Amino acid sequence: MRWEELDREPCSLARTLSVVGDRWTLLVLRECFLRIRRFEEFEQRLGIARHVLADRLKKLTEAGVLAKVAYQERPRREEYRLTEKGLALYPALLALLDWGDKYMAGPEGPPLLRRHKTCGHVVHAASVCSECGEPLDARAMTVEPGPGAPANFSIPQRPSKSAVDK
Amino acid sequence: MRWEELDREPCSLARTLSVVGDRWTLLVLRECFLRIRRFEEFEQRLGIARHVLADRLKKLTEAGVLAKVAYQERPRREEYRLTEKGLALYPALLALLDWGDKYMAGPEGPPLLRRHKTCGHVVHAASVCSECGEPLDARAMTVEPGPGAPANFSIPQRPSKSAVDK
DNA sequence: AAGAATGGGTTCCGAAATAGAACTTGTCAA
DNA sequence: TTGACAAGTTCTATTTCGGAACCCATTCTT
Repeated sequence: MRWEELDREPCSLARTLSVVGDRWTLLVLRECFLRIRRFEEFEQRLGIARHVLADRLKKLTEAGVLAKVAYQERPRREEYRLTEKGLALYPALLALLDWGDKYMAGPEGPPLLRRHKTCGHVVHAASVCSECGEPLDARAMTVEPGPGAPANFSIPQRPSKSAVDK
Repeated sequence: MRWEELDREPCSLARTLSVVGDRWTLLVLRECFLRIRRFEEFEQRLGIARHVLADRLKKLTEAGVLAKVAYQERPRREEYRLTEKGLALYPALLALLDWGDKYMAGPEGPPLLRRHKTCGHVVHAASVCSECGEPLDARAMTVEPGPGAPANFSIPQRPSKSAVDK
């Protein structure tokens, strides 16, 4: 499977990855959420090759995740801003980040904290069920075909045993 | 920046990406959460090159996300199972998936639905503040250095005017 | 006993993506 | 006239990937 085919897979994760499924793209988005907006800033902060950065910004813009906004004319200069579609990726970024805080931080703890303006606390993201509000656990979920499922969609239904504890 | 350097970045997102930050790895994990466990099954369902699959399974195992478990002796056969650390990635996968359901699904709707055994409803993940329980929004968050922050850690606070050093 | 099948890989090659550096373009200021 | 700045584009060398073939220990089929 190639990158170009990914967005046609009958899987929302695959389709998401066709937009943000590479290392640099996610790091560019991290910077966007830190309010970084300009080409040179991305380049300096990330240490990314310029043409790779140009490519990722172009793709994210085409995907509607970022929008180019002129911040001056003559010479025309443009910066990249998150759209609503881009801002909607925040929970995903935060979930990855929280996992890193928990499993990849050194003994000192995480390098960056987030404070919720609304309640004033240092927070992390909690992933809860949209219906009952309970924290979500992979073992409490089953899957079934949705309206966009192809005709012969196979969903493996195997006996599920608990995972091995590390 | 190379892959090998990513896990030493002072950023939990970068460190997470050093483990799961590539397309195939996330798709392998998708299959794991669908209870796929064996080499041949991963290969057939994903259409991934075998040596790439072998490499990703090895790296995920070394990272403690998967564990190799023998399911028969003579001949010895092993399968890959999510550890607790791996299961903890579920909210992140689900957040990416929900974004895809919302922004990348065709007019028919998403191909796969998830049902919460606990409450019986078809659900999606909601990302809420761990302290006040309100839904999280990127614009309601500020960042500040955490205990693991390096000495001269620069955090851009305002919309960028001039270059912000790293 | 010979040959095929099974599961889980490894090896090889050409194609594609990446890193790093140099070059381009439009504009203004010294 | 030269230089600086921002935002790219182009070049080459290296790395990774896709696809196919091959390997190997064991068990099944005939």
